[in-house]
Amino acid sequence: MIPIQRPSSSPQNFNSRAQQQQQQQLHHQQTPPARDTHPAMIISHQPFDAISGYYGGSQQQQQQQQHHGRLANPTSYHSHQLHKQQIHTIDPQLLGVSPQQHHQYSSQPQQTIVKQEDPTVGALGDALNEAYLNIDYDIGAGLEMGDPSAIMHGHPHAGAPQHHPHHPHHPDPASIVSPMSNSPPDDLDFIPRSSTFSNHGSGSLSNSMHSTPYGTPGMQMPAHGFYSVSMPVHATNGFGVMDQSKMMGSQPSSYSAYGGPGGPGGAGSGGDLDDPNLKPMDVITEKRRRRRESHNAVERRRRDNINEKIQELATLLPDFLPTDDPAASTTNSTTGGTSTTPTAGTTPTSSSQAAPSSSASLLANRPNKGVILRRSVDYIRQIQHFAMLLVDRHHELDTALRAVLDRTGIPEQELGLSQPLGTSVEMPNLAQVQQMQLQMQQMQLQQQHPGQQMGQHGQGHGHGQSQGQQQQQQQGQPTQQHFDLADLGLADHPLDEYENDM
Amino acid sequence: MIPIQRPSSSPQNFNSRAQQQQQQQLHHQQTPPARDTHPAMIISHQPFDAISGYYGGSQQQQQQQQHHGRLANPTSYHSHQLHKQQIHTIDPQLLGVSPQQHHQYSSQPQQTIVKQEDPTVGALGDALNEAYLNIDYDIGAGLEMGDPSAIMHGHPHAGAPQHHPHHPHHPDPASIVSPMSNSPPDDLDFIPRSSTFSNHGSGSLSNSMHSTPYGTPGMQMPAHGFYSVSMPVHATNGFGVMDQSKMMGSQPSSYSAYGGPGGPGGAGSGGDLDDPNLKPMDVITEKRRRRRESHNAVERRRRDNINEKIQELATLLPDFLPTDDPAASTTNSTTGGTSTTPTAGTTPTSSSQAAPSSSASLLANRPNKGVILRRSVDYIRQIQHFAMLLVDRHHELDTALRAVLDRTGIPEQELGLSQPLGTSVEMPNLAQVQQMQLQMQQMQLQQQHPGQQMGQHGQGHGHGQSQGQQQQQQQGQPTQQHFDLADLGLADHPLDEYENDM
DNA sequence: GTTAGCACATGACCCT
DNA sequence: AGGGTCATGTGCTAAC
Repeated sequence: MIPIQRPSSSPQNFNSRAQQQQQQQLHHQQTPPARDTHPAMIISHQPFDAISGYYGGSQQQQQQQQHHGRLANPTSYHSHQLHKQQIHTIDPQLLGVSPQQHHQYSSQPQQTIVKQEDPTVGALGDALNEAYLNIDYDIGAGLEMGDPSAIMHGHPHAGAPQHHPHHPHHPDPASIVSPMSNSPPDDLDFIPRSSTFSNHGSGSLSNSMHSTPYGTPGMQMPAHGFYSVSMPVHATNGFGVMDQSKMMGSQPSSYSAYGGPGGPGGAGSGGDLDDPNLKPMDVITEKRRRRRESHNAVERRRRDNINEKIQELATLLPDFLPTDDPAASTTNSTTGGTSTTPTAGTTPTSSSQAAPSSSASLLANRPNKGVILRRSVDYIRQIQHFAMLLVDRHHELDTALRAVLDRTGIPEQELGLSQPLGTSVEMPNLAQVQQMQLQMQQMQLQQQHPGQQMGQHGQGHGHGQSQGQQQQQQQGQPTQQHFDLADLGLADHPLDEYENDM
Repeated sequence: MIPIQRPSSSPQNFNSRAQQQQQQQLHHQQTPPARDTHPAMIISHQPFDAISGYYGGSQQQQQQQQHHGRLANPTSYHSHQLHKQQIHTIDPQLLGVSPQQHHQYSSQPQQTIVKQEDPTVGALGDALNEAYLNIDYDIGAGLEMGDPSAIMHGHPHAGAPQHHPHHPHHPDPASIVSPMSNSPPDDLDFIPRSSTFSNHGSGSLSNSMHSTPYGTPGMQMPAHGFYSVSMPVHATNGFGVMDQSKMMGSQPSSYSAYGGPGGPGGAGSGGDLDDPNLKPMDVITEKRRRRRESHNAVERRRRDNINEKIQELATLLPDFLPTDDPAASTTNSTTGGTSTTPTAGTTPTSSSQAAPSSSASLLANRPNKGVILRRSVDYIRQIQHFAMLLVDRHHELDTALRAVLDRTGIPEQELGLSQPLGTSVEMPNLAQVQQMQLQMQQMQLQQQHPGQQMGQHGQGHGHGQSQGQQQQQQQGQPTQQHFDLADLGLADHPLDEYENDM
């Protein structure tokens, strides 16, 4: 009802703080509509929910907040813009949809689809080491079930969005909030993301997390939920929506701006813009304003997209884990991080930092962009290295085995290998990975409640079966198979999509 | 000497456009002081020069520009700020140093060290597939030396930074370049970054780059050079400096702001700030201004850091390559990218996009942040998946081999394995990877000119020797070895450094 | 014209 | 206060 100021397509703010803000607001407001109240539920699932929990809190999903919307003190230009901007990105209609999250994964245009991971990948970390330990193939199974709470390292409020500790601080957002978040109670459990993945659905997944505490980096979806949430919005226009609550109603003029003033805006473009009662001069002004708004929308979309990606990256990193027991592992990598000096690795100097002083750090786990990126860089290097080692070892074993077979005369068939000796494991194509993940996902969905065991186990975890099947399955599409560089990933998406992707 | 206005710690703008701005501006101004005029020099080196070349143009390195400094049309707040901002981040002294790049890698505090990759890692991609083909161990060698064009999909200009195809478009860069970059001619080749790595130094490095066109994602340093360059600035304070061209003279007051008004700013903090001749009221104003400036500096630093990381990510991705021969590989992954629909992979619909129409795309290869991030996400998923497959296969082979040995009674020793059967390959610690990379790097440096062959070959490429050595070498520090989760990388840097890293 | 990219400055907020 | 992070809006620039 209230003319909320700024819908701000870019959803929730990036990190917990943002959330806090939101939450606080909500909190203060009392969040009249009342959320679902099943915070735990949500969170628990996704592998990385844990993470997200860290980041901010569970709730998030819906809020979106606009930050500016209710700026405390709109100084400079901010103030004037307030009324102007409004909707920006989304078209009003969608609002009702509670566009919110869906996890916004679909950075791409309309599709909305894809993107989520599959446990397989996530499990990698664990798989890697564990493979030998014993679990290996059943990793997936183990994961499934556990109790979410147990898993997370604890941070209590992860699951419960509502009471959020963070000190409220601002006035009472209440007035503001209610409208924006999601007026209708239904929204509460924020609809699962747009398409496929809905692992967070009930709670089954969360368990999986548990078993493989930090092991399951693979699952990505979750994080977004809270953290960066933004909203791809992107091309379609459909997306951004989200926080319907926003509000609307406020000034009519600005709205259409986003949709696409000039071009293919689709629905809203023309809107009630410049015609009504403008002075001649105003026209020009009007134009400017429109342009500006449009640009803002675009810019916001871009930003959101970037943030989303960063968040997604965080999701893939094994690093971000609850870390309840601080002392343990940490040690070296702490301060150094990516660019530190080489010595950093060896010297455990900053161990103390790990579990930073007060409780603050504990709760404040949510990594900031810089950290995420840094970690991503490190992780990629690490895993590249790791893969290299594996390739070498693989080659070594392959060769040795071949030699032994030759020497003993034992036929290769007797080994029952999923792939003949001499076969190289190739870097899967992106498409392959995606598809696989998709499959995984779907399987999970289907089997979701049935129980934990069967769910991911047999085929579920995917990689359980050795590469044989998977590989072969996917290979169909890409065209090239085993040995070419293209598969390396290098050739994969070489030059295209500089522009189109976003 | 000149009071330069805005050093803008964050170096060159992210992409070419930014540069263009700078250039243009300068151009317009005529950049009286006259720049160095040796734009080409600088650019050529770095591994990613190619990329950077893409990004924007070669010159860059030195310019830095301030963007705002001489804003075309300082509308709203911009205008007033112009005179205020000025220095911000850096202290004047450093200017002379040509703080510029150094690649700013050291996101961390002073250290400045580390961070670059080693070919090993970079080669991974190739290694992966190629391993079996035949090269396998000598992959490194193959990559290193070979003619880049052969391997890569072609893209010719990768190696040659100088002439940069990018359509000039702007006025003539030459004029612009000189002044800002580094007044003294010497600076031209911008001093190597603070410490260790100095690949861009003269040009030697460039060659290496050249040989391994895109194959060497590993080398990171380079990219920064142009692209995001920003400048960590960070703790030390030293860095940011950059574009002196700015201009000058304007108000003295603002300068000190950045260094660190309050705290441990080091050199400049106190500066010529508020005392001189201010009205009582002004004081308060002054204070505000200072804070603002300080804040701006901080913010810029943050931004730069993030950009740097993103750039670094790009460096690690196999995707970004010159791509001269567009048609070739591309196909599927093009549009789809990360979040596209699953179908994307299969449907080569957008193949045309790959080598986008006109020359623009060709030259415009420089990926934008969104793309980089998206690709990073994809790549991580891909490689995680890949690693998983490898682990599985490894396990399979290991088991099979063990079975065969048991059956035949052949002693394991006869195989001459670098590691006993049953040994798992673990995810290297970050520290390990870093250290290894460092070693690699050093070796390369030493052997640099000798020739290509020897350079990386023997030990150079690192992974050539099988994992045996490497693994063992590094293991010393971390403490835990083979089977624990920690090594997974997951446990690696668990909770610490949320705050400290930046 | 439109859409997009980037850097920037700024205000809000957080944590010392 | 001071440093930090974030989101936002803005101007500038290039590509369609």
